[in-house]
Amino acid sequence: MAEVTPAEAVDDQVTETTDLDELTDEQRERRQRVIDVAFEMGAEGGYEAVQMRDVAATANVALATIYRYFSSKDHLLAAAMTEWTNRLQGRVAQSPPRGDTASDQLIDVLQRGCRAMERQPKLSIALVRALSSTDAGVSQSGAEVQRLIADMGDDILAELDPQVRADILAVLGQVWYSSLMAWANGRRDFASVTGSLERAVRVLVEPHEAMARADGDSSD
Amino acid sequence: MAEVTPAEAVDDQVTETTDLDELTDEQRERRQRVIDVAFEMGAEGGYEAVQMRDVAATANVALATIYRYFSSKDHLLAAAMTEWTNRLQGRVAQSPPRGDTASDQLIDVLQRGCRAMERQPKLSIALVRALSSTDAGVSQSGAEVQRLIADMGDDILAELDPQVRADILAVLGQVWYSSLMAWANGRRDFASVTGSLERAVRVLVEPHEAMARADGDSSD
DNA sequence: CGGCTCAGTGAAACACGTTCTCGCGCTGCC
DNA sequence: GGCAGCGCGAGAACGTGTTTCACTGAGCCG
Repeated sequence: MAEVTPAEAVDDQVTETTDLDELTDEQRERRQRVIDVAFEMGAEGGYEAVQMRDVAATANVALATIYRYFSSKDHLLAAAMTEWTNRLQGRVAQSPPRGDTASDQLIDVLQRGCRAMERQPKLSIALVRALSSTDAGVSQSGAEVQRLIADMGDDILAELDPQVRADILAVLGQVWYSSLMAWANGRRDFASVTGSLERAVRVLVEPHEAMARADGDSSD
Repeated sequence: MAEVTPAEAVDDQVTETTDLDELTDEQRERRQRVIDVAFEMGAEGGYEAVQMRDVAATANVALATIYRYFSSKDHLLAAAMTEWTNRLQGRVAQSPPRGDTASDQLIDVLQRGCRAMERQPKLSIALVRALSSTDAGVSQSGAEVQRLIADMGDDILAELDPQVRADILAVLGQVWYSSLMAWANGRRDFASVTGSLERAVRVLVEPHEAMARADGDSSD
């Protein structure tokens, strides 16, 4: 949610009033309108269909105004992704993960995330592709997605040593990222993504589960 | 090495004479000149510095000629990456990996690869970034890099079950890819890349090593 | 009220990847 | 030798992300 707003907060230092909260209602609404339009265009036609001139026109703002709020097209799409991700997290967090073992639960969570993207392929591809830009504003969104995985995974892997857990989740996040990227770039189909996530979880988690069981409590 | 050449072999079917071998000497040389120029420009100024007009001018070919050999700027850079990767593989394969355990050896190999990239940061970033394009021609190069990891890893992990080994190497490849991507996009520094590779190897390989030792031969 | 600041606007300009047009020279075929 | 095909060079043209610029209107301060 934290988000720079007027200009880029990166090269030009900003007082400290850069949060969304510091915006006029009208400004917030304008910004939201832009995101919504980008979102919708992306959902319909994918990355190329989100053209800045069109977004500006449809959202009833000037082109330059978009660039006041977002440092690039990719930043804009990343912002859209952030929102979407948050909504997704809410929905996924509602129903507890299915499965007996930690691996199964992790796989369930990841696959639910995947299915959500599969339902909006054009949009997902557009958003994922935006993540691969060098734009600084994009990093935040990427971090947010990574955090989402980590949050859910932490609970599921609560048994494991925190360091190991963090490493596993980091690796999973990277597998997730690169699989999606390969999918978004047309190098893999969706089944391959979920398959590779599942195999990654098994090869990563199961040995540690086994060791934790054998090592720690041998009760049960 | 297999490489489509005149036009795109992808949307338009080509008789079957699409290999490099089927080219005139002059053509092969022209193509190589283009790659070399791109390589050099990338080494000096990174991705943005590789501008198609400049490449054409410096390589003494017409702009359209480049597009006869490469479907896009990214494809060109990917071709450069393929060459570089092959040279690297040769060098890395010469000296055997250092380390007693499989993990250590894997880490050694990966870190040697990383150091090579670190020595040419601009170029590496340019090449890695090209890998994230949607261009179809790029896939080959990506696969080639993945194969490089798999080749070296297969020997090192020879003890493990082939399926597990393949899964581990696939995961490692993805960690490698996404770490490099994050680095190339300015979201991580180099230490973070090597660190995350090392942790990934440990968390992935060590449990399986331990199990293989305990499970299979308990000699030694 | 008068002027300042500054977000916003519209339009044009710019940059760069990609494609198109045209003509030339070469090679192979009759 | 003439003709067809075509790889190529030269450069213009196109598309789209990004930047620039002159202008306007609204809030704000004296």
